[in-house]
Amino acid sequence: MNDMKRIRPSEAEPRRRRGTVVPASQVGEVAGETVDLQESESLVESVVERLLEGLSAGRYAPGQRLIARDLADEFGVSRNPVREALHMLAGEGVVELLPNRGAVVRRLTVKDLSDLMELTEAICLIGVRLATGRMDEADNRRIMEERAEQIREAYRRRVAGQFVQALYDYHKALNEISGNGFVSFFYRRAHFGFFNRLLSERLPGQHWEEYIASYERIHAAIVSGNAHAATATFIGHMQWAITLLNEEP
Amino acid sequence: MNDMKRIRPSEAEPRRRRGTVVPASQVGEVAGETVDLQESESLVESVVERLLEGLSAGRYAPGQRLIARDLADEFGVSRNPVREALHMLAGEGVVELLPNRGAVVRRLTVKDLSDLMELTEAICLIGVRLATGRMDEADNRRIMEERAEQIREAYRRRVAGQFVQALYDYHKALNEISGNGFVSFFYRRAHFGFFNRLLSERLPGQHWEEYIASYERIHAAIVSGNAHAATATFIGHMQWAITLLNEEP
DNA sequence: GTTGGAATTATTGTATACAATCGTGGTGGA
DNA sequence: TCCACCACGATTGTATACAATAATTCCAAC
Repeated sequence: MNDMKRIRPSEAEPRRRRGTVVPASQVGEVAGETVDLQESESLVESVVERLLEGLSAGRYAPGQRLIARDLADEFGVSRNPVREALHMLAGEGVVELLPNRGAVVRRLTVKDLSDLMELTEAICLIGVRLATGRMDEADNRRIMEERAEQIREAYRRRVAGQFVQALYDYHKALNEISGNGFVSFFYRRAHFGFFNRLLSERLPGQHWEEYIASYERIHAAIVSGNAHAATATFIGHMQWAITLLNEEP
Repeated sequence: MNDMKRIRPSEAEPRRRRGTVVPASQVGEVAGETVDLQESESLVESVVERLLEGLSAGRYAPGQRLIARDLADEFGVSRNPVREALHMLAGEGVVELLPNRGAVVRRLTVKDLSDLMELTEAICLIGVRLATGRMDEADNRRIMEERAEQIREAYRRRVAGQFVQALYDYHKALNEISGNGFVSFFYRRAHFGFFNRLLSERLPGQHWEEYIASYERIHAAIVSGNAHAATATFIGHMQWAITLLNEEP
């Protein structure tokens, strides 16, 4: 399945682009080379992944237009899987599809981020509440200890992106443990994963100490199985973070 | 824009289908007629709409495989917009995309519905809390009174589908009023709209009286601007409804 | 200089074509 | 009778082709 034809008869010139995407090198891109896809992964999936990766890395900025042809050239595929990937991301709310105008990376205001935090709080709260009652099952406690260690590691390095990512992964694991499939499903969506990156431009900002202290308290309550303390601490933290978000310049 | 060419050279035989979809008549379907699309609506959008409509009407059952070619014939378009629509719905979580096996309508167990209710509670709670504080703005109170009347109307008729739909619309309006764009965005997604239909097969079940009474209390608290009463009543109701859902045969 | 509009280009939307893959049913042999 | 295996049909995945729409440029008129 790796050696599909992909004839591409004449084509050779990189097809001048108009100055929007300009994605800076990808892999080697040998002449006519296709995107090196994983075991039996469809092109659409790999395009989605690479788009998300590019979004996370900031190569595609919010508000930026995504030209299907350019992306197709960039990934070495035709426009078709690219369009399907864009529709998928549109379904997840990461990009907007303007009729006859193509796809645009969704733009977020601070108000949007604040709203998203409020929603995230509500969703993750379920995870915190349910998972706290399951710390004795399987190796759940160990899993969460490991995730907490990731948070501490990112804290020591003071890398906001890694920190926010570690927090995201922490709650992802928590939601998984919670047993509520929908919470897990929703939180895993590109949506939250992607927009958490935008969040890292504003959080924790200058408040590393308070942030890590909050999470140590939340984590302690969770692994000790104290659901009331866990939810209360978590709510308090999120409210503080939202305030922080809105106060920052 | 209504008279695009769409040459379709020979094609004439309806292309035998394999016995899965068989959607029962659509519009007239004049020979070679295309799906009659709204003002400047792309084919993908109209296909998404018609798929959702079919899902809501129960023409496509959970677990059912969706054959791109059959859908294309049904809607009078090519497979391409159909595939894009399916990817969009996959992004929204309504259908699953199996690699090399196509799309399947997502199947929901009672546990799934219960989990979804729990998530819905968390999301709508934000709407209830925020919107309650905005009843004096604009004509918000009138809007909610109208929505409440829709609920009462469906209650009088004892049509579960209409009832659940009216409840959905009530919260949709509430979330809109809340001012949290993400809550509104998430709740509006096909997801909730579609799966609410599955819910109507089990709720309100034999408990019309309690259900309407609960909502009268919630509604009264909301329009009176009493946020604490509104949220408390709403949480109580949802917990009861979730219990009910799990108890039913 | 600015404005209006036609020509041109860029880009999307849709359709068709074909290769790859999955499922199925038949056939031969133990 | 049952199982392995091959051939074939059905369906998806991907690419190319072309029409339709939006954006841009350029030129003339005021």
